[in-house]
Amino acid sequence: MGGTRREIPNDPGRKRRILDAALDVIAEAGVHKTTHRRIAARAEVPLGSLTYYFDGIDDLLVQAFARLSDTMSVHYRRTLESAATRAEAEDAIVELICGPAYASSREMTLIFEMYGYANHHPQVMDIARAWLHRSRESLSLHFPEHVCLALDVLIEGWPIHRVFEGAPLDRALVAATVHTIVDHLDAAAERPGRRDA
Amino acid sequence: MGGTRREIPNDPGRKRRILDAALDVIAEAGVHKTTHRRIAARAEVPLGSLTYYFDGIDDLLVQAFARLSDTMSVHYRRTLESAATRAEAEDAIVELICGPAYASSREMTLIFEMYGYANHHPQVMDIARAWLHRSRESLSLHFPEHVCLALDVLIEGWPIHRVFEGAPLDRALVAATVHTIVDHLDAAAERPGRRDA
DNA sequence: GGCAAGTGTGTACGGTCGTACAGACTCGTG
DNA sequence: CACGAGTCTGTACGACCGTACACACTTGCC
Repeated sequence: MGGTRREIPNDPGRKRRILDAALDVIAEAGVHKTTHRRIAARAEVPLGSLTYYFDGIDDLLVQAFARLSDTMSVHYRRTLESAATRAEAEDAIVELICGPAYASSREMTLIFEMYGYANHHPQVMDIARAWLHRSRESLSLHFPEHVCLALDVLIEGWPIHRVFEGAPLDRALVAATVHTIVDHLDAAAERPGRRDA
Repeated sequence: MGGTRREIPNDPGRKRRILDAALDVIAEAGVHKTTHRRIAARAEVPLGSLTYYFDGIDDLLVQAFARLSDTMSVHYRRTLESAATRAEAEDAIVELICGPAYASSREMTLIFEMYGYANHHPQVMDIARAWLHRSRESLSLHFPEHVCLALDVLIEGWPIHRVFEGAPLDRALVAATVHTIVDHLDAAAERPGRRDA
């Protein structure tokens, strides 16, 4: 329909496959060794495809990180949405921190790469910012704003230890910390500035 | 003295200056754009110097990150050592999280780059591991082990938000969170596993 | 001064990178 | 079927990279 003929791609899923391949390469070799040729080989597409679908390597990286951010946000959101009570929400958070779903070795590596790259690329900075913002939104389904902030810090920070310690996290300690913040930070904030010396 | 003649470098501070220049380049351009030539230009030394002092670019990066880790560890340690009481230690932690000293934009960028690079390079992984370990040791001057772990997570995680939000942190909230963990996590851990459903 | 051993460097080479682009291919339309 | 707009790709080029290395320089010892 319409007057002139339009885009009839031979391989509609191609672009997405290239993005996934890019994330694979980034996870395995790091941004500093991510090249057109490596991505093309991994995605099993010709080199020319990459310059056809993307305006250079920066554009490709930006879209790859955007895809990563979306995927993670959805998982994050779903995990928190599936919790009905506050106690379940706490369990969900512990799962996000310790469990292999989010914060798997691959995801953590990619997040580090994204954070690192973001500091040198405004568009990726925006993507990272949006990712943090959406995380907090998901948390706010269950907790007041300041508690969300503190919990989000735990969710960002604790997996870092997991990556570098190499050992699985102490679930009981994570759970206790989450619970402590949920229970007492809430109360403490109602009397702002108060601190028993 | 001794039999044969020995190393008499013309410029003893050269190696350190190269390392500092490398960190500057990494902070400004990221590891993925850090090259021998850029570092040499920044340090104002000839290109050949870099291959003379270092066994390739990887070796240079490893030593640069080692230097970064040392510098930060010392600062971290001194900050915690200068606290006499627990309350002062809490303030010191808030300062580490919010203050511009540690967690300045430059330092955070470098840390991100280090974490990212560590995932693809065992030697840097060891350096990062050691850095986290020493952080926790410094914290243990004032707090029991499990509290140190939770506090360290805050110190790692909160500056991330600072970088991406762009705005300064809510000091009162940071202080309240630190205080909450110090006060209540300690007590909670004495009854391990306990959680009021 | 002559010598040898170690310090430091300018240049050049092979390799890889990002990207441009001529042209092969596909397919709706007239 | 002819055609042309649009989709895709193999190849090639200039730029830049890491690194090697021949060579100049410095300095203690005779």
